[in-house]
Order: sequence, then structure tokens, then C-alpha cells
Amino acid sequence: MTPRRRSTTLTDPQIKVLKVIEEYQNTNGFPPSIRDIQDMGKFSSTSVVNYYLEQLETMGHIKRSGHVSRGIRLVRPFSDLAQSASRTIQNVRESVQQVLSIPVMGRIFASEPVHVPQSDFPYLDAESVVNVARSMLPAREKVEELFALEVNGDSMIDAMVNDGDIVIMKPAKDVHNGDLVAIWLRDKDETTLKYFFLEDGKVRLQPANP
Amino acid sequence: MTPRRRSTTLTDPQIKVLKVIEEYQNTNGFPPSIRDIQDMGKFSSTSVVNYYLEQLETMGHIKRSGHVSRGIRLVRPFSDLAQSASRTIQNVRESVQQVLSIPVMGRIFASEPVHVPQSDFPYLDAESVVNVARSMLPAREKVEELFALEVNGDSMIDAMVNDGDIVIMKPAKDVHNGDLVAIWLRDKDETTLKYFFLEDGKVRLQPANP
DNA sequence: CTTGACATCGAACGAATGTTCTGGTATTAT
DNA sequence: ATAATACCAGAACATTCGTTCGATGTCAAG
Repeated sequence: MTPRRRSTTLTDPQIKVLKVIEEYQNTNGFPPSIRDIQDMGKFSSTSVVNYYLEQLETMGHIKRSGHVSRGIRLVRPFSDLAQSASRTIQNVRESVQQVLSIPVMGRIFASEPVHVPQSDFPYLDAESVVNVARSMLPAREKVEELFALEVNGDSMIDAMVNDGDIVIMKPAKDVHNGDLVAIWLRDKDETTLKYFFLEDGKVRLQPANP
Repeated sequence: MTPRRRSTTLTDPQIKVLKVIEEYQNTNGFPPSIRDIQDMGKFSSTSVVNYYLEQLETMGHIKRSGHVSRGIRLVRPFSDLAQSASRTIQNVRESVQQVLSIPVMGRIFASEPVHVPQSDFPYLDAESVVNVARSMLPAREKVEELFALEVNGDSMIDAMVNDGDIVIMKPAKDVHNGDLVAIWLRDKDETTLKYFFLEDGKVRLQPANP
């Protein structure tokens, strides 16, 4: 019944193992043990499960940490469980993404600029970090340099920036005309949001709020 | 040095445990064992780690599955990393997380309920999906059933729900007293946010806004 | 038929790991 | 001071769990 292929396609028991792993992970929050997979997947022996786990690992579908209990990680999120009657009413999609935890360095008052703490402040608490999916950023940024600022103040609606929004920025090396930039007033240790214009060799900073 | 409080605030070793769990989970993809926490956190004994894990569980910061290896789940996403002279010039951290794309099914006006589209709408466009890191959800949810609603209206501040917030919900099978639930008025095809109370066998729905 | 690769089964071993117990020390309350 | 509580240390125990190994079954090619 089941064709013996060693190609990229998955065999029936391999798929079952993957589905069981995913389901277990989703319901319990941690990966299953081999015996958990055996039970949920109605496998006859732990060695069989291990047998397929080895295959799945060499195929690159999972990663395993040797001699570590529940050391199984799904490489792909969901993917292959299509086949047959795919019938998937699109609901919640689960995927793995690069997530960046960007420190929120301070706040910007769109109207009146506000103090920004020194760059080497001792700690970051929960409120000072924002998680952003990598796919939401403009492609490939120098990730290490990114930081975030929270916007206070009701103005700046014209720039699609509202009160409470968190702006993710990078230290600009090259700035173009019309860019919305956060200007760091070095002497004042303050930051404010301005539109940037370079005119006749002189820099003009247009306030973002009308 | 460290004040002994049993209140809501976390003590230093508790915070360290949380941070270790989170870091281990982020780097390895599965939760740490007690001895892993002991090593990474420089704890002197497994019993000490277990001691704090029990505290954290009763505080509701983690969930544990008894007699299951690595049966630890972070309840909150990110804990309260802070304090102690960790002095880590913490920059942008990059990690891989499970990301859920949850469809936004409609909007809730906290004051006046609003129409919710039929459950079987054909497609999901970009605006009707919200991406949420798996770690921000209460661990074991039936992921497939989740959906989201956007909150309009300035009330409900008491429930920590503000205008523009997006609430992620699941179809409730069992609802407990005091839960904040979205009531679906089937005849009106409308949804509204209420607090749920079961008193004397009768259901009381307390409006969320004062 | 034999051979060999693949798949399956069951059991057992040993390491990984959660749990518990006894005792000790510090801090706080009475 | 004394008791009570929180905190810590170390060890031992019992279970969970990954791993391995031999035996058996299946099937296609030689």
C-alpha cells in the first residue's frame, strides 16, 4: 500500500509522527516524549517511533537533542500536513518566524521632546522591550542597531503615527529628503521626531506635527 | 538585602528562574529541566529550583505538569526580566518563535455591540490578520479555534482593554466567574464584551464598562 | 531460493530528571 | 530569648525516558 520512497515525500507513519508532535506541542506547550508519540500515534513500540524520528531528522523536518528528554523540535511549522482531502478552512495559521526583541529606549513627545536615557542603562524590564516579527521590517536591517521609541502626544496623525505607537528606528547613516527621523539633540540628551529636508546644503527639520 | 515578600512582586531568584526558563526555551525550543535551570542560574541544588518553581506556579507565572520531564510552561510571554546587576548591554535579540496568524473577525464596540461577519467568510486579507507570538498566549490553547476582535470605544479601561486593542479569544466551553467574555448575540449577529457571573443558577452579564 | 535492504517488534539497560526527605542557616515575629 | 517561618544544601529515591540490541517479518532483486 504505502510506496517505499526515499525521496522528499513523506510516508504515512512519518506524517503521523509529525502531526502528533505538532499536536502535542500545541496542546501541552512542550514537546512529547517518544512514549507520548507512541501512545498518541498508536505505535507499537518506542523503537519504531525512534526509527521514524531518525528519518525525519535526516530529512530535516525535526531537530533532536541527543539524550535529552523531549528534545524534539519541529523545524517547519505546519506545512506538509496537506495531502488527501485538504479541506483546510483557513483559520489560524501557525508559522515560525524570526522575532526581534527590540529595546524601547525611551519616549518621544511629538510636541515636546523628552529625555532619552543613556545608551548603557543597566536593565530592561518587561515594558521596555517590543517583539516584532522579522517579516514586518523593511527587509534586511542591521538588526543589532535597531531600537524603539514610544510616541506620546496626540499630534503627528498626518504621519500615521499615533499616541502610544512604538516607532522602530535605526541610527541613520544616510538620510533622504522627506524621511521621518528622530533627531537626537546630543547636548540636551533629548529626542524628537522631525521630517528631514536637505536644502541648499542646509538641513531643515520640519516639525512633524502641523 | 532582598526583602521577603509574598505579594505580587517577584524576588530576585524568582526572576532569575523566569529568565533562565525563557532563555532556555528560546534557544533550545523546549523547556529546561530542573537541573538545566540549576546550571544556567547557578543555583546550588535542584531542590532550590523546585522551591522557586512551586512559588512561581502558585503565583501563576508558570504552569507545571507533574512528573513530566521539562513540563514547564511560561504563562506570561516575557516575564519581568529586570533587576539584579545583570548589566547585560542587552540589544536586539533575535530568536525564532512560533507565530500565530489569527484572523480578526470583526470589531467590538465596548459600549454598543457591533455586527460580526458570518463565520465562514471566504478569505483573509492582510488587515484582518494579527500575528501573535506563541509565547504570548496562555500556553495550551486549542490554536485552531482562536480568533480576534478589535475593540473600539474608550471605555473598559478598568479591564486593561483600551481603544484599538485587539482581543484574542477562543470559543469558550467552560466559563468561570469573573471571566471577561465576548457574548455573541445569536439573533442579532452581534458581539459585546461582558463580565461573566453565574449566580444561583442564573447567568449575570455585567457590562465591562462602569 | 537466497540475499539483502527495509520495516517492525519487544524488551532491557542506563541515563536523565522530578520529587522528597533530612538537616541546616538566616530572618522575622512573639 | 524563643518560636516560627522562609530559605538553602545535599543526598537519595523513583520514575520517566532515550537508546540499543536481537529477533522477526516483508518484499523485491539476483
